[in-house]
Amino acid sequence: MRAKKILMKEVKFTCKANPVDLNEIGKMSIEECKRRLAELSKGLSHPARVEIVRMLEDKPPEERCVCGDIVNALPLAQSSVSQHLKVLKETGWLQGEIDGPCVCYCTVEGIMEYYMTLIKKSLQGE
Amino acid sequence: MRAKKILMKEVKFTCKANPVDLNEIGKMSIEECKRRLAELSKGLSHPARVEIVRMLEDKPPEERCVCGDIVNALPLAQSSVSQHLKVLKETGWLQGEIDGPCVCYCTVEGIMEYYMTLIKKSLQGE
DNA sequence: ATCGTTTATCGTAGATATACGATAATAAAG
DNA sequence: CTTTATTATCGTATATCTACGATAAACGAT
Repeated sequence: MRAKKILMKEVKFTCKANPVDLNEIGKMSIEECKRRLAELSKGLSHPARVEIVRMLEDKPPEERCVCGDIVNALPLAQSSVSQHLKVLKETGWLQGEIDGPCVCYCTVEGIMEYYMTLIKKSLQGE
Repeated sequence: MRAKKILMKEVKFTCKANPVDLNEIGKMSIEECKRRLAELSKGLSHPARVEIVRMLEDKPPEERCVCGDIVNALPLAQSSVSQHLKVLKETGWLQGEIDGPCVCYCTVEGIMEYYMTLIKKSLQGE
């Protein structure tokens, strides 16, 4: 149903994620850590969102932008995928950057390590 | 409001968690991994549940059972805490074992490492 | 058997999540 | 300026989550 058209414009993949700062966790209070962990965990708490993060984390840096390809890869309506992307942005997993008619999404650089550090500090640290 | 009474009975801390098998992840399909990751993430997606897992993970093995102490530690009604404990059991973070009038909760042994392995495989592995 | 303690479950109300189609907004192409 | 492609947002329906008080169930103590 969805006609695949190739964009005439040469897309510039400018999706450079602001990296997270791991040292920041050391300065966070335990309460803040737990709040943040719950938030990031909510991002991963739906299979479709796990799949999205995987798609983006999987890609080599030069082809990180998938825009509407994410919609095609998932068995969901475009509006539903858009909502999941919004949740992932809000919880801090993704960054989106408008690039012409499409939007370039990528994971926040280092977010996986950030998440795992947060788990360790929140669940057993201090 | 809540009268603290000491149990007359000498409580046996028999809460020995069946450890998770890390090798099992290697045999799981990617789809199964993502499903499982979403499930475990849902467990951590609420600050109260993060706090509960922390409380239990924190404890040395000989005092792992906190039963109603969890209720006292959280600013929630007993029934609400019980519901959170149920979610944590269902998503695979905790085990509960009935021990007389109270219930002995502990984290599933090795669940944190299991979770982190799952993250790696689900988000970047294969 | 009865009482008190502990925990789970029920019923319920309000909030949030999930999914969809329809529509609006943005920008490239013609 | 109009059309087309892409994405976000709106409106809506249904489901799940979260919290609480009330009640039930289990068990030790008396």
